[in-house]
Amino acid sequence: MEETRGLILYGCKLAKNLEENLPNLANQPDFFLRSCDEIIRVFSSVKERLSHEVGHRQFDSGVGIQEWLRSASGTSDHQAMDLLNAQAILGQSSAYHDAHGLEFIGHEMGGGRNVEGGAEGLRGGTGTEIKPMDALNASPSPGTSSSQRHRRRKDEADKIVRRVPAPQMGNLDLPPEDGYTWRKYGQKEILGCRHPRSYYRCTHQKLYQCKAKKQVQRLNDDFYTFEVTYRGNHTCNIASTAPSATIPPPMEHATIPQTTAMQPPTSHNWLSMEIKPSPEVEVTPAIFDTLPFRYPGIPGSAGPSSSSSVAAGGSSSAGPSGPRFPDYQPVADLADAMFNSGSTSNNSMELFFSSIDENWDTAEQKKN
DNA sequence: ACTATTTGACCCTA
DNA sequence: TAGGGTCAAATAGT
Repeated sequence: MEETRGLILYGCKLAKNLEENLPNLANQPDFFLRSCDEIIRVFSSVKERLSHEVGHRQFDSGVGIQEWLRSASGTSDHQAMDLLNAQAILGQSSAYHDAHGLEFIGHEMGGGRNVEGGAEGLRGGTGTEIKPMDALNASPSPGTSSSQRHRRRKDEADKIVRRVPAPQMGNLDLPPEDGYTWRKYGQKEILGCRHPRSYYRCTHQKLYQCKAKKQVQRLNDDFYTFEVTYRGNHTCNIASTAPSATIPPPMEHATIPQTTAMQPPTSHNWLSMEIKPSPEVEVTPAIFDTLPFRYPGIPGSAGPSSSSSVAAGGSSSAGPSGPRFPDYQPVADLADAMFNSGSTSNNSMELFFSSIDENWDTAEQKKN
């Protein structure tokens, strides 16, 4: 059970790393493919382990796996495990909170369950928040209308809500840049909201039958924050007016899981409103020794077959009692870092990712 | 001329 | 029936 937990965390970390480093992988398709393979391999292993440890009966139930993960935590770090719970149920491969001012609020899966389970919802220590969104409306709407025009409730089934900072100078009405081009087709005053809601659809809707839409609205209590609701998948394969080529092209609905297809691209360039990782995070270069493959520009990162560097890292706090994985040696160190390091962080997941972020930044600076 | 935005009206769902 | 989402004509910008 400990090993499975470590594997889950490891998979999350890999996914997070991949996301963070996408801009640097544009010219390294081989590395990108290897990373994807590794992530798939890890989660496949997790799935097998869960099937054995929990049993198929519980696995079929979102509540079942949620309960299992909770009971499996055995740690005081409830928030990290809550995050894992949410990710497991939502199908998120990693904490989507990124370091660029974008806040993942929620992702509702069709027929899914409400993640929060309680009135409070989930809130990560650094702002990751999962907001209830009528997820209990799991049953498909009776009577499918042939009309394409008004399918409000049906569209509820797959939407992403994110909060992004609004510009605080210049044109305050600029909608948040997210890598795609949008055409505004409506604006409405919404009851109970101080600010109007704007409706956008993909610019390439006609050319590519792209059904992606988004709504942008300022928060009632925070003029400088937009709440952006994304609906539908981009099928246009044209991603961006953004200056950088870092935005991954939108993927076809049928070829990838919905959870991935629905992810709006991360903008790294929007008005320079990036939020740096928490400065109090301690930089631990040894973390890179736990990587199963080498990240470009990071001297300490090890290749898949480089098991020696793991030991050479010297940071492993895993004593004789620590879990060990024959095929995933780094997982032990990761698990230790996550659960046994005595960290005072409120969100060890965030702490861990932040550490990697900082290492990455440091390595990039050295390179330049 | 073409494209994007605005805005009042329409229509569906709850 | 109210409210939210979309349409489409009018308008503005290039």
